Amino acid sequence: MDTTKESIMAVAMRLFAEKGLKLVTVREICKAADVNVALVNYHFRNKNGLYQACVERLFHESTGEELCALDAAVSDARSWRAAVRGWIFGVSRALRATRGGAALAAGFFRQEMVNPSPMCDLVRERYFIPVGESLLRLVAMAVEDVHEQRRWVESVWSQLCAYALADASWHPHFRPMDAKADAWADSIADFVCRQVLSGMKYRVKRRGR
Amino acid sequence: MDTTKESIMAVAMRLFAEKGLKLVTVREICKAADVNVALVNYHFRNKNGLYQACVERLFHESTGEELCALDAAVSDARSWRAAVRGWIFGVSRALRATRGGAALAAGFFRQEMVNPSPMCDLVRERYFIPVGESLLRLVAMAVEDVHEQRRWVESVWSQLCAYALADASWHPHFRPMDAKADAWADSIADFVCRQVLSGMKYRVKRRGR
DNA sequence: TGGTATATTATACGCATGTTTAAAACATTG
DNA sequence: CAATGTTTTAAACATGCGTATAATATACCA
Repeated sequence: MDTTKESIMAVAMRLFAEKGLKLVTVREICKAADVNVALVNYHFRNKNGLYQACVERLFHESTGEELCALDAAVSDARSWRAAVRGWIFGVSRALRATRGGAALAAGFFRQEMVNPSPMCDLVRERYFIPVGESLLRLVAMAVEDVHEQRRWVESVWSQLCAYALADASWHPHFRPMDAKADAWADSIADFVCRQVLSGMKYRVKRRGR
Repeated sequence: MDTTKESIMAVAMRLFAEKGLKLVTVREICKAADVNVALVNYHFRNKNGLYQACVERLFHESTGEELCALDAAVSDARSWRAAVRGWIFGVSRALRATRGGAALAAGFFRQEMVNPSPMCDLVRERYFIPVGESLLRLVAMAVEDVHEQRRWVESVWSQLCAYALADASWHPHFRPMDAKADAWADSIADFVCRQVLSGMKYRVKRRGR
C-alpha cells in the first residue's frame, strides 16, 4: 500500500533523530528514500508536517500507558527499594516502547533539548514532565526535606539523561546505550539503584540521629 | 584598538554557544554586532575561521593548567574523600576558567556533543579525554574491579554532563547551572561527594565480607 | 474500456545563505 | 600635504534551501 509515504517517514525519523529538524534537508530525505522531492510536500504538507508526523509516531500509544504504569509500579511496590527499581525499569521500558526503539527516541530528545523545534513543548509535556513528576513522587516517599528531594531528583535524572545524551566518542570509558543493546536499563538499573539506596540510607541515618 | 574584531567575536561566542555552528548565520552575527557582513570574512577568513577562533579562545590558557591541577589535587589529597572533593571542584574550576564563564563553555560542549563541527576533535582531546582519564584514575584509587570502575566513572560523568547539558525547562524540578551562579560546583560537589562516598563505602563493605 | 481520482515527475520560483568584489573611508607616515 | 596601507562599505555572486506548479503516470471503478 502506501509504501512511499512510509519509506519517507522511515528515513526522516532516522535523519531527524540524528541531526534535528533544521539540519536535515528535504532533498536529503528524499534522496535517501529514493523518492521525488515534491512528495514530502504532497504527503505531509511541508517539512514541519513531516517532522510533526515523526514526533507523533514516536510517542503514539506508548507514552500514556507506560507512564501510568510508572506510577503504578511505584505505588504497588512492596518495599521502597522495589519502588526505585520498578521506576528505573519503567522509564527504560517507556523509552523502548517508543516506535523505533530507545536510540531513536533518545536522538529526538537530544536534538529537542539542545536546539528546540516548534514541537518541543509536545515532547516536554508528553514525556519529560510526567517522568519528572513521578520521580519526584518516588523520592518524596523516602526523603522529607524538600531541598534534599530536589538534589536526589537531579542526581537520578541527570544519570538517565546522560545515558540518553551521551555518545561513546565523548568519553573514553563511557559506554552509552546503543541500538542493539536495549538491555541498557538492565545494566544500569542495578547500579543506580544500589547507589541511590545506599546514599539515601546513609543520608536518612545521619538525619535521624 | 581592534574593536570591530572583538565585538564580532563577543557576539559570535554567545550565538555559537546558544545555537551551534550551522544554525548561526553570518548575517545574524554581524547584525547583532552592528557591523558589515563582509567583515567576518575580512577578519576571520570565513565562518569556520570565526568559529575556530571562538573555540580556541574558549580553551586558551585555561585548559592545560587547570587540568594538570586536577590530577595534582587528586594525588596530593590526604584522604580519598578529599581527593573526590578536590576533583569535582577542579572540574568546576576548569570550566569556569574558560573565558566567558562556565555557561558559555557548556553551550559549546552541548552543541559539539549533539551536532559535532569540524572542531569537535579539538574539544574532545583538549577537554573531555583529559577529564575522563583523570576521573578514571581517581575512581581506580578506591575501586579494584574494572567493571565496577567504569560504572562509577559513568555515574559521576553523567551527572557532570547533565548539569552542563540540562536546561531548566526540561525538568520541573531541575535547577541547572546558570551564568550568574558560578557557585554551581559548591552546590553539587558536596552532594555528589556524599553520594559517591556512601555508595562506595556500601559497595566495598559488601564485597569485603 | 474509458474516465476520474490519486500519485509521481521534472522543473522552476523566491529567498536566505556564505562569500567575493571593487570602491570608498580612514589611518598612518614620509 | 601626499602617498600608502588598512579598514569598512554596498552590492552582487553562486549555491542550496523549502515550496509550488503544471504535466504526466498510475490506480481504481463505472
